[in-house]
Amino acid sequence: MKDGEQMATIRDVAKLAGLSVATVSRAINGSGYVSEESRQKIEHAVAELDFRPNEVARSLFQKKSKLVGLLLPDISNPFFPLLAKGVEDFLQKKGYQVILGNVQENPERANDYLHAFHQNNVAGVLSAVDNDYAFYDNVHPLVFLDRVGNDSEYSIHADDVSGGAIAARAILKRKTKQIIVISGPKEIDRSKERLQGVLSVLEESKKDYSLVHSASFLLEDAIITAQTVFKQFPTVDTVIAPSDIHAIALIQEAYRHNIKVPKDLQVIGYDDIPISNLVVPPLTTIHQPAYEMGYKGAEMLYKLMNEQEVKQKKLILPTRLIERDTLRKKETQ
Amino acid sequence: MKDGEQMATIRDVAKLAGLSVATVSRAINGSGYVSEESRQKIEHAVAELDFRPNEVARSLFQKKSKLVGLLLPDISNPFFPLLAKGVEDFLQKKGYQVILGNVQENPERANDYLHAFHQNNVAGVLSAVDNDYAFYDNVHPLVFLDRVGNDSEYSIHADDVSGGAIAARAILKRKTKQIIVISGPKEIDRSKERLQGVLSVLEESKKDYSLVHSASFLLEDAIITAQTVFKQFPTVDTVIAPSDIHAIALIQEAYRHNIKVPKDLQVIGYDDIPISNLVVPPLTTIHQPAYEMGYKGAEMLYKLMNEQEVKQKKLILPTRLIERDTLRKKETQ
DNA sequence: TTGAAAGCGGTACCAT
DNA sequence: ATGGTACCGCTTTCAA
Repeated sequence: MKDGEQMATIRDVAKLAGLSVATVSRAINGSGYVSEESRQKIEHAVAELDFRPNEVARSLFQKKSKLVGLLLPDISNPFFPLLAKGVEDFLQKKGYQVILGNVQENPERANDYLHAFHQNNVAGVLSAVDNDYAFYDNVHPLVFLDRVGNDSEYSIHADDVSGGAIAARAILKRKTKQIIVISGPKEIDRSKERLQGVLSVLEESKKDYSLVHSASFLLEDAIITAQTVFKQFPTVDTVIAPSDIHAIALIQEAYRHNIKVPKDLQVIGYDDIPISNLVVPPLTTIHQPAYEMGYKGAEMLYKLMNEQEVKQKKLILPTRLIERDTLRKKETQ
Repeated sequence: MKDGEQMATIRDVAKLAGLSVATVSRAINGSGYVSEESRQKIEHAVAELDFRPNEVARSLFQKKSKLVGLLLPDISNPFFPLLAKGVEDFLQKKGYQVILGNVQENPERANDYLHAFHQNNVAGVLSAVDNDYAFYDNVHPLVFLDRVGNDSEYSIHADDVSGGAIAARAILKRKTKQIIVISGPKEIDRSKERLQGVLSVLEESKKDYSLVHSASFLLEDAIITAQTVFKQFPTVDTVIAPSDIHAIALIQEAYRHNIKVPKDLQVIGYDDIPISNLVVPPLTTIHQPAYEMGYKGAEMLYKLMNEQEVKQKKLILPTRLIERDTLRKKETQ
């Protein structure tokens, strides 16, 4: 890049300021002694030359760059861009750059990225890919976002057991004939916990329900699942979905069958992705703080990278019900 | 990262293979002579030590890394993750990593990222942020994706004039009473061209229409715009939207007013983001090949980075009509 | 308070 | 065909 003039180096600054590179380095990093007079000269020279330290050279010496690796399962799932945005907003303020690793739910690719991150001396990694998918041995520091590995020391995710329970309780307040609970991929802790939260409430209240399984959070699987629901359970009138995408796909399938939402079919989603507020009817769902998760996860990683104390190694963020229009009126209060 | 054992260096490999670092380097890079025998030894040593060259050291020497900067206007706009996915899929195969720069439509941030990219010796940059927003002088090689700066030499984007025309022609095949054309932000070439395509067809056919302006492609502005449309034009029965988000927001606003789509209001979107096929009713829209744009843009950049010939400096990708359910039946034909 | 010099992990020139 | 070595730009001892 920048081909015009060669980029100024610390040597150019030193020459212009009439000092040694060592002094310039100290001045720039605020390490060691530098006289006020020298500081002035250096400041001017830096401005004059528009000098910016070469991060690569720094990284080579420090064995640590200002780069952070971010592993995402699937960037086309709207939940993850939100996460990524939170991550970037925090790290950008701290002068870190993020290297994107979009794994496409592909274990091999996760490991390739982890190696690439390492070869680039990343200062840390943030991962939303659980460790069935990748070998994290020796990746350090490491903070898991959303999807959490069993043995992960640092992590941040939503309170999905509680989120699932909230969804189920919202359903119990309505009249229901046949409840279908869609379960997400069982390898993913997040969806297991959601399901667990839902089922515990349903069972405690002795409500009948049937399960339909969805293979993944991919759009295609959400569509297939929606079709399955109506095929297997033509009389379904209530669905608890494991994601907003699932819920939206279901609403569309209902529309194709000329089933009215929420009159004939009520649906509750999960995630509260931005679009869920724009669909017809606006989706009632469980809000998961994706942006905040990314932001706080980055903050945790930052502390780890800079040897600051992390008071809470496992952060669990609250979920909450967003009441919109896909559930029927409450029966009881 | 990897704290356990120190990462193996090329010197370790040389020692284990009983050869010099120069020979090992040649073997690894396939540059210069290496005897078959030496090659074998080196191969074993590399495997034994699980050696992977430190990209930072390489980058320092070469003044060029295996990193590519990707500037995006807004990662939470579903169009851009698709682009990013295409970019990553291509570059990952070629051994490049992408540094994410999410600009949030903020000029200052664009420049910060450009500097950061530079300080990290990126081999090139891909930008979907037009140059009113950033100073690209000396950023090289540079390929613009989607949003194209005036003086950009290399670029790839959709044929939006034609896309706009296709949308307008689809509308002309239907009966209309009052057509509203929503214009996107005028600073963005893409939306200018869409509008131009729409208007040229409408004017040629002497159709009346009214314009409503939308400040940006942000969700919030799409909602505001939808409200404006109904407030200013209560009798609107046809809308040409500048993005799917705008169209979806409009459909929801119609729903709130109890206006039926497409019976009382027909809408055509633009982009064909994944969710457009999941909403109710499924959105008729103009498909823009976002993934392909990212993929091919990355390919173009790759050629530039590796001094390969680029036959076409400005690639314009075709758009096409995706007929779904938000337009009424054709009148003629 | 300052500076000379070693070294981070590679690459490539130049001998041999 | 191989290896010694300077060097990429910066940081950090260590001596002055």
